[in-house]
Amino acid sequence: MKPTILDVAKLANVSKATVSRVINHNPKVDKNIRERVEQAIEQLGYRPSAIARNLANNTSNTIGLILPDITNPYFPVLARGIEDQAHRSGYTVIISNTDNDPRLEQEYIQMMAQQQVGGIILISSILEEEKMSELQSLQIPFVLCDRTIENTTFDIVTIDHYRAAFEAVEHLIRQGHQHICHISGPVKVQTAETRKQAYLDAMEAAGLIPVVRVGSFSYEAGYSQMLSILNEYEPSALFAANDLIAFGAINALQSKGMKVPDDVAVIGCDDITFAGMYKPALSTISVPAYQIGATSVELLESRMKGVRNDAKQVVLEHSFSWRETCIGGKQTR
Amino acid sequence: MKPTILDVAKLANVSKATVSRVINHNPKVDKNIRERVEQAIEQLGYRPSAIARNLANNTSNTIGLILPDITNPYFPVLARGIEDQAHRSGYTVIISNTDNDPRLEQEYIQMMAQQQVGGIILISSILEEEKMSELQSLQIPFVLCDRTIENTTFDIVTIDHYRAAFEAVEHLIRQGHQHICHISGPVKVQTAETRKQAYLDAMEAAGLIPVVRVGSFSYEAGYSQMLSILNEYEPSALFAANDLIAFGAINALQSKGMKVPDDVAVIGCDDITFAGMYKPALSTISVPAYQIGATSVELLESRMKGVRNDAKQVVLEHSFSWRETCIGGKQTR
DNA sequence: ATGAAAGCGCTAACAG
DNA sequence: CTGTTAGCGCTTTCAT
Repeated sequence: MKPTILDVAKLANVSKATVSRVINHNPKVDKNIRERVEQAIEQLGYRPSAIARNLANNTSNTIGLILPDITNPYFPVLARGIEDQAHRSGYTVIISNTDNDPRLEQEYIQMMAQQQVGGIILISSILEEEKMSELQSLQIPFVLCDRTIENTTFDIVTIDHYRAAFEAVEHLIRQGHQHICHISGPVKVQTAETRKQAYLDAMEAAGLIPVVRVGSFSYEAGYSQMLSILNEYEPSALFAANDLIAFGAINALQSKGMKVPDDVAVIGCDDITFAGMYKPALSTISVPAYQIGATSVELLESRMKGVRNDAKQVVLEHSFSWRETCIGGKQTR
Repeated sequence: MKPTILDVAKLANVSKATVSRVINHNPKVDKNIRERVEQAIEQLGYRPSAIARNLANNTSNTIGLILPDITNPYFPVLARGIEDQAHRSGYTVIISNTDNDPRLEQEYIQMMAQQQVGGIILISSILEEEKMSELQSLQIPFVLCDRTIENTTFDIVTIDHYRAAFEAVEHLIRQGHQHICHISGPVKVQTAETRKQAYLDAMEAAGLIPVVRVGSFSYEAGYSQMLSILNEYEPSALFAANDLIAFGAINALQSKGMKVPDDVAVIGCDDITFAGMYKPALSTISVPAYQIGATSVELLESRMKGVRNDAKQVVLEHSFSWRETCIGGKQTR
């Protein structure tokens, strides 16, 4: 049997209460007694049970992370940011993958909320407005990652996806490109929609005709959608909704004998680790994923501790990593 | 306040015990009463507290996953296998990254073991024999991933890293390569050591002279170690301890004007998603990471439920993905 | 400064 | 079949 607080109390010849005080660094414990207790703890190899503790306090030291798919290279970095910051603050994090399935997402939220976590970081791209109020009723701190909502009482950490995408397209236009196409992500996923809209707006502002394909955030989708585009269009540039799509598209282009960036320039989005390793190295919108994760935990923490009640929306700065697939821009890396 | 079991009991006009029975699908509850209770639960939106439950049962429905770094592309797939299987069985998983730091690893094991998890899946590459017995004393189910030990009472899920690596080098030799070099991972990390040893053995068996560099499991290490090799050696092939290293090395080779595979053939290890996207597409040892993860959970589960007590060691089959960086082999993908 | 006792939400004998 | 009664391990008044 693992030693309990009672074992320690007995060994140190004090009450459970005193041991509890020592554990919690309560200052009003006699120095001698404190030492005695600490020795007993040491000797027994005692560790307080987080479970009992949480029950007694009606709190939880674990935070839940719900994301689409840890296997998508954008998320591990974000998750790492979350975990590092969480551990630094003494929290433990539990993860669930939704595969962008709203049903699963709801299920996990319920599971986590009602069962064990003190707060939830939600990377949902598909949450509808109506679901939002349901979340509210859960009475549990939430931080939304990578999602923008107006007039919300939720905490949000994100970047300005619209502006970033707009700037990327603008850059292409400034380079003299007239035939810029776009491969988007899944319908209904907010970041995908936002980037697409930014693309459309930027094109319209320049009086250019947009060409869009919709797919999923994957290499395969990039590959097949690019082929589809090439069937009826001769692009000089591509803005891809994420890096994976960009890789697939580049492969498709090359398989048709076209050169990147000579024939077609490409800009991706996310700046996953591979962007710099790829050949040609990918120009892309650089999203501070780690930072987003770490910041999310900070917000969540202050909510969990009840230090703050007003909704806080943090918009972090994006940047650009100009590499080989697209000429120009300031070299940032 | 969240409703408790007592609220439900009152509303349904029964005792807590009965509600508890309903929750736990205890068959001996009158049908009518059961319905009344279920209605009350529904009406109140009641959800049992996992914390209280765990405390009462002295069990835990969460399993801990300790791995080097979720940011290393080999691990997300493994983690996904674990999470999927865990959720299927009603478990929740908490993750910690050790960055291969033995001190951190110990710390996390202690934290998890003493605090809240019912079992631990450990992807440790650095565990020393002496630490092993410490783990035993924790009295908590363990599954070791990706690590082989003789005569152990731990459950283990892995592939035959030695044989896989040996076969890879053999393949190169059979292709006629005489100057095969190897870039290994961090010292003391078991998989790195194993692959290196297999390389050395295969080379010796063929009467060839080995050339080894040691670094870390990263792109950067692959790049710089390859340059280092090129300074004093003219390889015709490289066996890299993982795919990331392979990518870095290929980049280094190309930066020196050498062609892959024409001048230098390359085989990596892991078969991360990106291996097939890379250009040239990487030939590599294909490790069934997802499967390893899922299997680990199965083993852990049977231990946690006490269905089994004998140490079980599962060695899954590896395969090879022959792609562009290395000629020959059967095309598997 | 320390101890006694109640209670966090649930489960598990034990009666009835 | 259902209710009563103890705890699970810890925290937290409230006395002392």
